[in-house]
Amino acid sequence: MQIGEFSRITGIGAYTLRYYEKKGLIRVERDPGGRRDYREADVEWVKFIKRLKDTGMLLRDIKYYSDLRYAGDQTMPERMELLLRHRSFVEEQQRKWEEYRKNLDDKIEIYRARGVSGGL
Amino acid sequence: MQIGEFSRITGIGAYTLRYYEKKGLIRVERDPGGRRDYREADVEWVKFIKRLKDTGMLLRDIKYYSDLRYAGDQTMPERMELLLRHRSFVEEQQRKWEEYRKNLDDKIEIYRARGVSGGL
DNA sequence: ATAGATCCTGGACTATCGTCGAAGTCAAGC
DNA sequence: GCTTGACTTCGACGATAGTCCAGGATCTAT
Repeated sequence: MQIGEFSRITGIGAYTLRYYEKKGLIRVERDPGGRRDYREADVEWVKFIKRLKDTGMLLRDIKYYSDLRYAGDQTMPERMELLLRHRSFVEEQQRKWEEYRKNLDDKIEIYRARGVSGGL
Repeated sequence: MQIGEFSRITGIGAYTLRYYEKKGLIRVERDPGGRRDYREADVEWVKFIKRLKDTGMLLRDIKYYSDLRYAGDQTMPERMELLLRHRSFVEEQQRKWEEYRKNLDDKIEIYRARGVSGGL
């Protein structure tokens, strides 16, 4: 499928998709007319990229994962390791957000109770 | 206190502190020699700024909060509203990270079980 | 065959958040 | 009085991640 349709399906802009390809995150074949020809399987892949990005992974690190993936099955252990490391990162983020929520709740409670600026 | 000490105490670089002032997030008096003269109370304030930033708030939005704060106590309701809105945002982030962690666990499980790339 | 939509590439531009350098000022110790 | 170190401003530079445009090619429908 062409970039327009692929963009609609994945919710990622065409400009961004070309940018991702330029960065090496996605590899796309061309049709005889020289246009990008995305496969069905690419949909899940870029959605995965999107999730990695949404959880704070830099494009440079996503590219590293991508390179492993395109290199074939023998890179599985490395990819697994990467995912596990990323999970640790995600868990750390969860702890961080929980702490911030508590902190914020404290501030809100101060506002509510005193009704005056408490150095905020 | 001067910018160097303030920077050490808050853990925010002097370049960044000047940048924040330029952006309107912090207001700092000058001593007779024209140097920035931070107060004790500013420490808590910039640490709060830091937390807001760490939780994804844009400097532009932090500036808005800052403007309200410097405007005085009559802006309390607006500030309260802002904090509540930010808490909603934080809770949304928590849901996002939780969902993402689950998703990642699924992928990891696929890797572990099949030992083969499952479209990742 | 031609109009209109879609696509191509390369490079320029934007936003966000810093980070740094140059040239000059100021204060404290010797 | 002079050196040294920390400070001042202003503007340039850099990383990250897009976003867009110009000019040209190609595809689809009439």
